[in-house]
Amino acid sequence: MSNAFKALSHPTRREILNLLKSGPKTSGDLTEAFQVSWPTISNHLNTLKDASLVTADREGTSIVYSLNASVLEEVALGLFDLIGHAPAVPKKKGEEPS
Amino acid sequence: MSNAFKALSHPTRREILNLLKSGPKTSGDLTEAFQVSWPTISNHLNTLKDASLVTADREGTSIVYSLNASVLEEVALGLFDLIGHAPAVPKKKGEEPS
DNA sequence: ACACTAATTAGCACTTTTGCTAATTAATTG
DNA sequence: CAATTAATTAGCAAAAGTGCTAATTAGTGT
Repeated sequence: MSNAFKALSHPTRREILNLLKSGPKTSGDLTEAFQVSWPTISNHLNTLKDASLVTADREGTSIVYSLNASVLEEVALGLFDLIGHAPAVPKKKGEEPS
Repeated sequence: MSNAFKALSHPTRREILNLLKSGPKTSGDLTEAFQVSWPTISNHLNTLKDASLVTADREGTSIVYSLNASVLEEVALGLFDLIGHAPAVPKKKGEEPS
């Protein structure tokens, strides 16, 4: 669903996605990276989950959150569709143009 | 600026961008496509302009709004960066994969 | 069953966003 | 310069979003 954009509209949520890029994490792990309370992070994670941008899996006593790459890709492709063309085909990492 | 995401978070604003895809339009033109008042559209256009997603140019008695492709591309690339890879490299137009 | 750890849900205050009507600005034309 | 057309800005009410503390759920081990 396209409330993915709404989910992406908050800096903290984008940063959460960025942190999940390096691997799945619990809400406790993530809370340490921010200056807000645990319930607030939990709430953001819920928003991200509703937008299918992350998945949640219980693992024993913890709940582990992971990035849902396919939906992010979908959203990004939607933006490219908006401008009617594919991106300038990046290579591998950070090769910035002169 | 990354409040582009905030600007993209409203359905009407995304639809405005979609309409601008087929060419520049005035706020009057755009208002006809929606069930909201002209000032409301004007307000949305202002949000899009603040986020640099559109440009506004006065043309005589009218003000013409156009898509700012480069910023949209930037945002889309940012999303791809989040998932760590480039898109599946589309060709030219609508060649959907089998 | 009880305690402990991990995390969510509930309820509330505060801020931001949205969309309306009314008023205003700006360019054009008689 | 008054009238007309195009559009914005102002001001307000209603709705949604944010983030807190307190309370609750859920698993694990004793």
